[in-house]
Amino acid sequence: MPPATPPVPDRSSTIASALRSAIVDGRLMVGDRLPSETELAEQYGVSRPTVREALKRLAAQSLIRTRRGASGGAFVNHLSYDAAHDQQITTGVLLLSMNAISFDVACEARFAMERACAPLACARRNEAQLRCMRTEVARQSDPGLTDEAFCASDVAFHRALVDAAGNPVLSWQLAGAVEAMQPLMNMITFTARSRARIVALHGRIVDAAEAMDVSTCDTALRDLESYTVEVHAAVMAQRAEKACSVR
Amino acid sequence: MPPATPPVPDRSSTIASALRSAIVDGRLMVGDRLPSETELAEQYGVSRPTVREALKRLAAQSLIRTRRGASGGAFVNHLSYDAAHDQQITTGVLLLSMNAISFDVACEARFAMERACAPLACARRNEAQLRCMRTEVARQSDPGLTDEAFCASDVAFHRALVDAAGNPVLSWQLAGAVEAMQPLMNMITFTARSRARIVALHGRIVDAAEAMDVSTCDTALRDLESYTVEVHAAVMAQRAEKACSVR
DNA sequence: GCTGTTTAATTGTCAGACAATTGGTTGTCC
DNA sequence: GGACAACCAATTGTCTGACAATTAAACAGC
Repeated sequence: MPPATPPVPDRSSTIASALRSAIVDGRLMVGDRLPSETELAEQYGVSRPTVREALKRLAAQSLIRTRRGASGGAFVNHLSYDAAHDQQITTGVLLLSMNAISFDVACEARFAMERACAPLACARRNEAQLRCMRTEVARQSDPGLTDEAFCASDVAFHRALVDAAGNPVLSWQLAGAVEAMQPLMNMITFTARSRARIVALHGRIVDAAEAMDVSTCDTALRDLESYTVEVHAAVMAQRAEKACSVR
Repeated sequence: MPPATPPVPDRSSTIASALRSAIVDGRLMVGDRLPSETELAEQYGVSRPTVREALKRLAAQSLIRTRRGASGGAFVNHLSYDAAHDQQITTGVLLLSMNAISFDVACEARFAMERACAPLACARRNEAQLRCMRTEVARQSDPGLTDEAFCASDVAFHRALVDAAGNPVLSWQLAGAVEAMQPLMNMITFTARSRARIVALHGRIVDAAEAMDVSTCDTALRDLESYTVEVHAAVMAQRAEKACSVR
């Protein structure tokens, strides 16, 4: 494998950095139009394709959006929560899959953050959010539900809990983390027999949220965490055994 | 302002998406070499510049790195915590600056997550981390410290606290959040008189961490949060008054 | 005043070329 | 035979110039 030495910053990345810091520092405001590609090319003394590569880098980070036509061009983008959320997920998934993160560590982080939301969620949850959580719990109780659908409902439930905290910044961070961890979670939730217990714990959580009972909610989340870790350990042990018996 | 409608996905972004999902799904593993630009161009039936734009998009997300020369090319990158951290900061800063996040909301999120680390940090902190925190507190006590240096030390202190939790996933999330919030924090910490109280609270936090006293640590963080909010409110009120008197 | 058409500006794409970099290969000299 | 230098091939980085597609605005006709 080649070493990860960044030898020389090429011109397109230099230009991208210059424009990026202009945006981050506020010299370019949201909605501002960047100079046209031809103008930028002149300005930086490079050709248009080079400028374009730089712009594509910024577009990949949702910093700008481009439009064709007269009065088109590149505009400083309004970074929405959705866009940030997607980036968070991509980064999270890769980070987890590429860094040999143990399941326990990822799980600990996820539940630590979720427990951080719990007090706020208990204090601020509204009827719609409670209803949403109850709906997901009911759906999860259906034995006919596919594993995929169960996992999706699981994500929706926790998402609703996090949103109940009523803090968009927390929602952004947490929702990204939870979804990034989903592939790992799927490995273990694809065993049907654990469903009943998970549903029971989800029920306890939503009950606690409705009753605004912070400590019960916290305990339920802890129980869910330890149960998750436990199931994972069991699945791993089973796999190891299977691998042995194959030999 | 032009509307934010994504009209047609252009070819370079289509190719970028295809390659990105190949990486995320694991069809391309870390260290794998992508086909050369010419080959990709043939494969997708486009020209080389178009392929290059797609590759630059991936490079902007640290998904690939490129090297020139024989046996050069584009390689699937190992996403390090550092790279993820940087992206987290960029995204966070933009999100905060572009979405009219109130200081209180950002502050609440930051401290909620930091309090989530506190129990782990109290349980696992080692001597080096405690020493690091104490060093920063000592530095902050120096009245000759510039405001910039004080803020940097503040970040370092909280970073050390988060790292003490010994969970790299949490560190990644938190460190990004704390640093992204720093520009907002700077607005208020640039008033010298609040330093003594902040230093005192930092002292209480590190003492609690050393004593493995979770509840004291939690309380100290709560106090720091409310004090931060309070100072911010005072600064805002003062500014408003000034603006009035100017009229 | 309204409608349809033209027009200009701008991004998206292509083709071909050359420069820069890097690893391997080959050949020469000791 | 071995060490060192020169060369070569592959690949990315960049340039030039061109054309297509798209869009808003100016304009002509009624």
